[in-house]
Amino acid sequence: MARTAGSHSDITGPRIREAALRLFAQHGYAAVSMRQIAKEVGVQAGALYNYTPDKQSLLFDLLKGHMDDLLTARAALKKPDTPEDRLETFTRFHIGFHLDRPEAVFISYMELRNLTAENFKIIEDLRGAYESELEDILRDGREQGVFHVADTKITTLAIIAMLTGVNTWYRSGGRLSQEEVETIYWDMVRKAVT
Amino acid sequence: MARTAGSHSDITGPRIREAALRLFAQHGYAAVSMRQIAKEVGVQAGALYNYTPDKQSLLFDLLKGHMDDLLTARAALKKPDTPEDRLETFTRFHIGFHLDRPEAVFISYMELRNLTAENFKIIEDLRGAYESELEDILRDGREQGVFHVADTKITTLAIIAMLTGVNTWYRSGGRLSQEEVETIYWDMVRKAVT
DNA sequence: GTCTATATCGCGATAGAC
DNA sequence: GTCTATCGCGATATAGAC
Repeated sequence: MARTAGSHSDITGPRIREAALRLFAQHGYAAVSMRQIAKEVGVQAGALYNYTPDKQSLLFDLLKGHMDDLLTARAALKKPDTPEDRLETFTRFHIGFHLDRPEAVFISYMELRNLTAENFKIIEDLRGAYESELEDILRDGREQGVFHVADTKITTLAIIAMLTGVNTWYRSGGRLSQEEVETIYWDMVRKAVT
Repeated sequence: MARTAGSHSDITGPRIREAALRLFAQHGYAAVSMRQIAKEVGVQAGALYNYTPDKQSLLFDLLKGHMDDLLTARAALKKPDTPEDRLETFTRFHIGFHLDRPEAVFISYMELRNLTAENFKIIEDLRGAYESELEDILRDGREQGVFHVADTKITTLAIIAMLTGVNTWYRSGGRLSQEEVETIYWDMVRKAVT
């Protein structure tokens, strides 16, 4: 134990972010105080400022990290050949990824208005990049004549809204497994675009 | 003019609710102060308490009023005979009603966690009543063999999430009319369940 | 019914001891 | 790196004059 008692630089940072994530998701960014976060972690409020310049950065880092994780995980997926296979891969990925981190998803939708204008733009651009991946699939499928969608942009947003909605009701250990849920949603998506 | 100057009992109440609705939608319930609401209305903060016992009641009244409006408008609709016609009526009604009052819809989704437990239960029950209207349509359609849905409850939630998602991007005066949007979404809903 | 004034409290953030 | 103490501010809600 070379480390001085009371010094936890390498674990306190992550614990602060975990506490902030949980509290922001539960009560909302504006309703959570730095003192509450500090209490969760087991330090005094002042100590938080060794790890974040301010409360806003704490929120931004959570949202930015979430979007980076999303795009990284998406990029690591295999890329099937046909539009239908690509759409199924996207559908199952989206549901699975979002069900795995409900709190980060929740604050990423609910706390956008609490970002500064600069931070908001960064997150929105990342979200746009993700949505365009789905739109590309729909556009390719339409050009190849396998999908019949009236408007690729609207269909993109409709599908994402439907898929992300799973998070509002799904609880692991419930009536349906995650794989069953993916299959049900994939069935609806497939029928809606063909 | 029998009314005393400075006395506005019959209009100040509604103006307070309108200001609260707009500010809660824009900044979030927790981030809006009673002083801000009073400033919008043009009175001092203390005067608000002639119209609402506290800030929580202001939020609850907005959400309760919205749900009451929703169920009342839904009940006033004509009820077609076939499940497919009933589903189309529901789809177009849901989109139209929600696009007509984006701020009330927004806070009804975003501010649920800022309700007290008692108030939350009331709103959730009303929401459940509304959702069950759609589920009834899907169940009837399935029993009659005209709809093919894996799970009526999940399909209900998926459709509502998809339809309500219109509010995140639709702006009147944009590329598409409300009627065109309704038709595009109805096309997707119809295909997804048949 | 609205005003001014205030009680009471908690906020984000910082300073300086250890 | 964490602590205690504090600054400056703004919050909800109430009291009492007009």
